[in-house]
Amino acid sequence: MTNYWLMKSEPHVYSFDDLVKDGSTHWDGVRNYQARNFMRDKMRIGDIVLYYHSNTKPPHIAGISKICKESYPDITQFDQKSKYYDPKATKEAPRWFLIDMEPVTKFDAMVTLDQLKENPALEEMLVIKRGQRLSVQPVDKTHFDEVCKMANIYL
DNA sequence: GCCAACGTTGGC
DNA sequence: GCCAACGTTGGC
Repeated sequence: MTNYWLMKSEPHVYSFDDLVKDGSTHWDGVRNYQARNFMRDKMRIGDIVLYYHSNTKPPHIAGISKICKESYPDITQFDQKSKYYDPKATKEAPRWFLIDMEPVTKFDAMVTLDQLKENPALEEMLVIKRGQRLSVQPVDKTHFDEVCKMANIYL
């Protein structure tokens, strides 16, 4: 069965348009255990992702992507030159994992964080909660459907 | 650029 | 295993 997720990216680092241009991407650089666990243990091929742009004005969901490769070690953890290098990780016991995703649909009009907050049906959605910093979050299907409705997208 | 809200680290 | 210090995230 399909799971639904929200994943954050800073658009000046890697935007939804970059993903469209590339066709698919390795979601490297996640260094939070909870986010890693979701990617490593829960994400399956075909899972659907709300692609969220953080640290931009206004913060918003830009489109939908999907998981096209299940978890495997993030090689940047072994690369001393990478800012994601982790000296405690070894190839025998990798610490960080990632997935690959590919674009599905770009929203014609972005769905902003303010719009999400204004929608009573999304009251319980994690991303609108204060202090919620997790960059990989599970999303209820009902919330996912509501966001699609707001974006006039019908998959 | 500020700073609240976290998550991680390391001394004890 | 506690918790202070530190680092990061991300909205504002």
